[in-house]
Amino acid sequence: MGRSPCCDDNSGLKKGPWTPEEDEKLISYIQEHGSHGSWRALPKAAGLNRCGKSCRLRWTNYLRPDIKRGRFCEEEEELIIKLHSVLGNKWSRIAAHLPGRTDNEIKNYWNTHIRKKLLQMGIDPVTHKPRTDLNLLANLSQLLSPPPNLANLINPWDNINNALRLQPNVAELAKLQVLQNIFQILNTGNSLPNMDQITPLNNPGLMPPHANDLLGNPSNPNPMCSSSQFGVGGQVPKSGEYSTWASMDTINCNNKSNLSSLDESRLPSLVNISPEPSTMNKQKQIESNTNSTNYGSGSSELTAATGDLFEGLEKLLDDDGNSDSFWKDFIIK
DNA sequence: AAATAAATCAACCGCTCTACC
DNA sequence: TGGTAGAGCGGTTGATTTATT
Repeated sequence: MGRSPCCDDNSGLKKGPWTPEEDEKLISYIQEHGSHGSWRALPKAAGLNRCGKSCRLRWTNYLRPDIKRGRFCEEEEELIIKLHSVLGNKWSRIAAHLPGRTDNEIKNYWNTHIRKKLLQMGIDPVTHKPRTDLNLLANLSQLLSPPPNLANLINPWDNINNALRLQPNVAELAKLQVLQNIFQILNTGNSLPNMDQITPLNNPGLMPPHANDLLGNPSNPNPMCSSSQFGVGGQVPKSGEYSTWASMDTINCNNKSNLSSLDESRLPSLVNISPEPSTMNKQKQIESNTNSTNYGSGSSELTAATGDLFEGLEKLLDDDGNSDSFWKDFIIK
């Protein structure tokens, strides 16, 4: 369990920003020898005065030819939110679902953009549930009741009208309530309902207000996502253009699904009846992740089936393009 | 135009996990 | 079985860029 001693302060190894020369050395070495050897041995072999860890980070987060740079498109953002709601801060696992994006990039984007956006919407970015902190409640109560000095001037009906003006917020809360229900099911692990039972599509009673409008609403193509090349938005790596940069498959940002395609594809089964032996380790990891993520308090121990449920949900989320518009409208304002 | 604040993101730190002996 | 090395991950920092005053 020892920590890697390769990054001692006394080692004399260089730290900080990489120079184009260093990048060039690292790239040419990996092009020649591959990146699957020992990272610790790599710097010396490549003629770099860096620790292996630093080289690995530079390669995986910046120099790798399949990295897609530039702004995240709406669909990527939406997928990150979906995955984060299931996986928590498991950035590498989230990154595995976004081709060309690194865990570091996603983590940064989450912390700088998405987190703020969710907070502004009154959603706790950790639990993905509506925030119930004092500020939010204070705002709500302020909206619902006029200041004392004005109270006597306002007709009681105005209070009702004020409340009705909050209807859009109520609609948002209703949407979130459905999400919350899903997480409760996931957390308790006591019952594993058929997905049909918890899918609002098949259960109109669970549909949030205006859900039909949301579901049937075809969205506009995002101009930021028009390129399927790494240079979304036409950006290139800061450190220079390398000939090894190749086109890659990315999320098809323009391919928005509609309700009918979701219906046709149906949702995948979430529970494996007889998992393969190799899934045992995965299971352990899922449970570990779930425990560390700590959705909700005091939930019972997750059963193995619940772990499969998480895995299935992750798969469901990964099967993007079909369940797309529902979740998009459901989660993203 | 200069100063300051806010936002962004590359890189580092330290911990955990896994493979190997 | 326990110890160690190495890789990988998530959190954090700090330099740089951009926006605001």
